[in-house]
Parts: sequence; structure tokens; C-alpha cells
Amino acid sequence: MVEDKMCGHHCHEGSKACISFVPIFNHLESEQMEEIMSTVQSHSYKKGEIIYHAGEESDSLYIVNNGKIRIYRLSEAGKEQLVRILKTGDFTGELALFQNGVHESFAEAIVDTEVCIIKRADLQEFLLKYPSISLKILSEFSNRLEQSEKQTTRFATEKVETRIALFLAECIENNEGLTEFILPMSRKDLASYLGTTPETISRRLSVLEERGYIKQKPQKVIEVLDLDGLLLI
Amino acid sequence: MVEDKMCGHHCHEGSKACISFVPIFNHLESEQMEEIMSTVQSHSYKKGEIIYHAGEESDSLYIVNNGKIRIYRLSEAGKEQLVRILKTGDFTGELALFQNGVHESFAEAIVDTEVCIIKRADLQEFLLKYPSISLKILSEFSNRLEQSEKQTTRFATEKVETRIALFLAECIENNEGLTEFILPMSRKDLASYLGTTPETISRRLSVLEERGYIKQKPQKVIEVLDLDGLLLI
DNA sequence: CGACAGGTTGACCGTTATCAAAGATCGTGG
DNA sequence: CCACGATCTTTGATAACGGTCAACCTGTCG
Repeated sequence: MVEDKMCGHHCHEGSKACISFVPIFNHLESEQMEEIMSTVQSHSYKKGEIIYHAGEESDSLYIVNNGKIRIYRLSEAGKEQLVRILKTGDFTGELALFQNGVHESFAEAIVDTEVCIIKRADLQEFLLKYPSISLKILSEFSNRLEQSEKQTTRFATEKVETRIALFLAECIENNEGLTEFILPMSRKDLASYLGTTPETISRRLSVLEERGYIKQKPQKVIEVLDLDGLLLI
Repeated sequence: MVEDKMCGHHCHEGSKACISFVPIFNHLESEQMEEIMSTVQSHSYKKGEIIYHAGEESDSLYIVNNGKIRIYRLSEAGKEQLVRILKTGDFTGELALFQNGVHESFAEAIVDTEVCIIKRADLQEFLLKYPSISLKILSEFSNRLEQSEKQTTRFATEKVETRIALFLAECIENNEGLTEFILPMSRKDLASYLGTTPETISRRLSVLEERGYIKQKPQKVIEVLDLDGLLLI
């Protein structure tokens, strides 16, 4: 894993050093980095622990130092949807920071996880002092907004089979030419992420395999045999 | 309409004045406003005209001076989804500004519409010069992101009937105690927005009416008789 | 007044959710 | 290191939800 390489040297000595890898901050001078790092707190969560939950007041930005975090929401009717999975270098909690200060989603550590925490007041100070950070965050927000709207459109217009196919295609496209990839989550979580059920995931993957688009291998590995075919479904 | 009142005095004299009502800018000193307004261009579109389309390069922020704009996306399979409708004071084009510079959605004038245009270079200059604008935009982005993720979760977890009910409930809640409201779009557009078909919209509204939750009146008016009931569907 | 887009209604069928049960996998503690 | 239980996954049978197609209605605008 790339993260291990990136983080291996620094995190275990002083975990705060890791924020220097976060895209939002990685363009800063080292004095500015020092200044920011001096305000950062670090916190560990055990596997399964809830980092924050919807409805909770918040004034912190969480940056994943190492580990994995599941971000999910509950619908009005109480059904769970997986929104995204954070890995090293990703951040969350930002919505509450600039908005009404209340979390709308849940964050749960999937494995033992270490995060860096920046308080709202500190961050706002930095943003006003070093406006270039704002531009980075704006870019990141744009990205997320684009992703989210694309996802919404897929839900609105594509049937489940197509959503699965597009998801697989995206996985393989983020994989530099390889024809295999490891599913980034369980089939149950994938169902939640794609707005369907584990049964349907299982069935549709089988169908895609029968038709020769993919091959399911052990250990969540999927080989894509016909990417173009997938995209035409 | 409130917008008419807000804009009526200013827009017809000098359309640029309208950006002073935009939430992003309305906290600025008047000198700063002057500075920004001096870089703003104004442009008119006839009903039905396309303001920008997906795939087009872009380096402009569009602020609606008066009129209405339909923002929609096409899915991979070519199906259309209505993303939002902009009214006076709303803005669009921001994603391309901070991201890769290419529009992902389409913008079409629903009625004759006048927009103010700010170029990327000008905006970035202002953002670096007056960092508080960034905070405003970040807040607006947070808002949109929150809306979009909520919408995604609804698509992922709720059936069409529930999505319609929640939509009606939101309309009435943004309406300060009134029990009636005017549907902000045609049923065809509403279907596209909610990821369903006009036929289903028509049928479900009839069912909601039969059951006594709502009453459909002429001119796109809907009276909500049982808001609590709607929210329990 | 006529044309045309939008809206409604009906019949039908495909996709996917649901429920149930069996099978595989993973993590844990002995 | 193995065995156990819990959880995830698969498979099957069934039914409901909603999409599609077609026909008809309605209002809106030139």
C-alpha cells in the first residue's frame, strides 16, 4: 500500500507529521505547517468505535492518520446508506465546520484508527491568514460535490445492474492498467453504498460473470475481462 | 414573489447591482463591492437557450440576476436528471472553477434570464485578497454537499412514494405555516428530479390525495392536509 | 380555434426487494 | 492452531413496485 510507505516513517514517531501529506496542506511552507501542527490534536479509536454521530454538535475537522473510517447516513425512515470510506490522508467533519455545526452522518472506525483533529477556530484563523488553503479546500469540495451529484444522477436514472457495472468499471479505471482489483468493501457494504441489497449484489455479480464480463476470485478480488462491455450495460 | 421585490428596484437600472444581494458577497464593504462589480459582465439568455453544456470548458461563475435556470445532468446511459432550478440570486458554474474547468452539467434558461458573469481569474484574485469570501463560498458548498448527499441517501434507501412525500413536505416546510404551495416545476421535471416517470408522479399524487394527505388544485397548487401523515409514509 | 406539449389512466411486464434457509468466511478464545 | 459462533454470502421462491407503451384528456399559446 502506498499509504504505508508514505506514513511509515513519520506517523509512528509523531503522528501529527502526517497532515503534511494531506492535499489541503501539502503546498504550505514548513513554518506554516509547524504553526498548524502545533494546534492539532491526535486521537485513537478502536475498531468499531463511533467517532461522531448524526445530530452531535461539532467543531472539528478529522484527518485520518492511519486506519479506515466508514461514513454513513440514516434516511428519514431509518435505513442506513454507506456514503464513503476514508483511508489515510482523507478528512471528514468539514460539513459541520462551515455549516450549522451539527453532523448529518455517522463516522465509525472500521479498524483501529488514528486521527488528527483541528478545531474550527484554529482552522478559520488559518484560512483567513493563508487564503491559499481555502482554495485547496474549495477544490476538494468541488470534487466531492461533483462526485455526489454524479452518484445522485446514477441513482435517479440507472437500474441496479448498471450501477454495479459502473462501480466495477470505476474501480478498475483507478487501477492503472491492471485487470484485477480488490473490492474496497464487503458485499453488504457495497449493497448499502449502491442502494440495493446483498442478495441483488450477489446475483448480479454472478450474472456478469456468466456473461463473461468479470471473474470473481477469492479474497474480494475481481478480474474485469471486458471493460467496454461493462460500460455498455 | 420575494425575488421580484428584491430585484425590482435595482436590476432594471444597472443589472450588476444585483450581485450585492448574493449571499456570498453581501457582507462586503461597498468599496470591495465596487471592485468586484467592475469586473462583472452581464449577459441575457432567451427562454430555452443553453447557457453551458457538459463537456464545455469553463472559467466563469454565473449569478442569476433575474429569471430561472434549469440545471440537469445526463447519465452515462444518456438519461436526463434535473439537478436543481436556480432563481434570482443563485449561482452556478462553480464546480468547473475550482476543479478541472469542464462543466459536468447543462444549464438552460427556463424563461428569459439575465446573468452576471465573473471570470475565474478575477474571482481567485478576490478570494486571495478578501479571504472572508472563501468562507462564504465554503459554507455554500457545504450546504450543497449536504443537500446532495441527503438526496443520494433518499434515492438509495426510499421508494418513489416516500421520495415524493418528502419532497412535498419540504416544499410546505419552506413555506412558513401556509398549507398550500405552488409546485416549483412541471410534473415532468419533478419526475426527472425525483428519479421517476411522469406517470408514476401522477399516480402517486392521486393516491396521496385519495388517502387524504393532500389536495391537488389547479395551477400547480397543492394543499397539504396532513403533514405528519406525509412524513410517516 | 387548432396544435402541441404536458398530464392522466389503463394494461402489462421486468427488475429488484423480501423472506427463508443453507453455505462460506472471519475473528476469537480456548 | 483449531474449533466455534457470528456474520457475511449465496441461492431459491415469491410478490410488489415502478417502468413502459398506448390511448386519451387538458390546458396553453400562437
